[in-house]
Amino acid sequence: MSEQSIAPARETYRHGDLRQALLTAGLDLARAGGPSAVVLREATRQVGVSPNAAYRHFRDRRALLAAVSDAALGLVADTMVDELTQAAPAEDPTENARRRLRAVGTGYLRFAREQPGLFRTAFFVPDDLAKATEPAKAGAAGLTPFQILAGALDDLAAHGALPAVRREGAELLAWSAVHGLGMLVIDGPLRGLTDEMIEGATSKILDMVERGI
Amino acid sequence: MSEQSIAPARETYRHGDLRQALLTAGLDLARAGGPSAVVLREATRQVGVSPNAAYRHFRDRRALLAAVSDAALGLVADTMVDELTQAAPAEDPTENARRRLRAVGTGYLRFAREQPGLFRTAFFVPDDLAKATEPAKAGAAGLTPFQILAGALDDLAAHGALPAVRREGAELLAWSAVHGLGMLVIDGPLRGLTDEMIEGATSKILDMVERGI
DNA sequence: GTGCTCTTGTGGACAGTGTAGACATGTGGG
DNA sequence: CCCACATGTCTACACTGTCCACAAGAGCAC
Repeated sequence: MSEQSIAPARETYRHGDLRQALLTAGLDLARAGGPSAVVLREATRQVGVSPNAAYRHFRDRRALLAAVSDAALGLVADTMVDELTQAAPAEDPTENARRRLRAVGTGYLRFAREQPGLFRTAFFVPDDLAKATEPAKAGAAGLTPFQILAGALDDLAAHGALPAVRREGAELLAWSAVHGLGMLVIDGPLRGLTDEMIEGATSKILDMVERGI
Repeated sequence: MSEQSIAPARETYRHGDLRQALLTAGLDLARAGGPSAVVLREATRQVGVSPNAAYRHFRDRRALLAAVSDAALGLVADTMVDELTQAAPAEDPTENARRRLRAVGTGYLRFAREQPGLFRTAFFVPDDLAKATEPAKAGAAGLTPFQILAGALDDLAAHGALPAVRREGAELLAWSAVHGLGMLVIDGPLRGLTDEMIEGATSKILDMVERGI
């Protein structure tokens, strides 16, 4: 029954790793309520620290949110990698490459469906493409979502399933299609679709990408 | 040098059409700064009315934002229609239908590029698909963006350019691809692309949709 | 060890936000 | 003409982000 019901009062004056703790708290908030739920004061409250302490580690609320966003992107990458490792391998290497590309898209959209709050946060304050490969946005495997997608496309091209002419800019096409479905499903007009319907839509989208890329 | 520097003090006690005035102010705010810039107090300030007056016409800030969002969707529809009327007609009716579908996508993305704040607002608090055709979301022509897209696809199907099997759910595919590019370009990782690059990407995306639909 | 400095956390304060409740006003229907 | 009811106002509260001055203590030089 002390004053801090959420986080246990710490013994030391210093917190230890306040930056990481705030980031984790921010991720929890984002998971539950999306980017707008990443409230600086609430994060400090959960960590058991005064509001202003956050300013020693983040310039802004925006900076905190950006860090949370990067971390969320890393989780997207994790889900993509997870789906990749689960993809059933085919004998034909070309078919294999094709399946891997589908797995990439499937993972992306699975994350959107399972963690809508984090998904929205991941793409709320993103940097431009120039920073799409910086390590802060990578998952456990060390790769960012963009890098994973590019790798799958490279595979496809290496096996002759994607002519060189079409390889260029293919990221843009695949990414747009999948991302669009994700956004529309999560808090767009397509919200409210059942999981089954979403899976069906995912499959159709990936068909289109395969045909149209 | 009166107290209200923004809006001229009105003579009558009643405003006349406060709801519409707040909506217009909200649209201005959204245009300049996206959904988060739609601040209830600021809207009332611009209209020259006390903050709580808004609550006679909108239950919430969310309700105001939703109304602004609907209006923005109507503007999207207007841009799509505008692009449709500008589309060069072809002799071949099938080719014509194809061009019209492209015009729909081009208009959508032109709006995203020219009015990013409104575009983001239009898709920030949208209702689900069941309400995608309600009049509040329609443009001057009386059609919502969804209806315009569906019409273009119907055309395509009517001219035999789209087999019936593929017609079903085609909205989802076309919309996802175009919407995804819009989001990525506006405040996603693709932000920072020049107008030329965006136009090139638009064209490629529409190619993919045509091939992959 | 002693003492100093620099990082990290605290406390108080302020402007700004959304929103609830009680009150004022004047407009339109009887 | 008068009164009810819709519409706008005032006051107030909780909450947010953020600034400033201060405190605490960890770690270093000596």
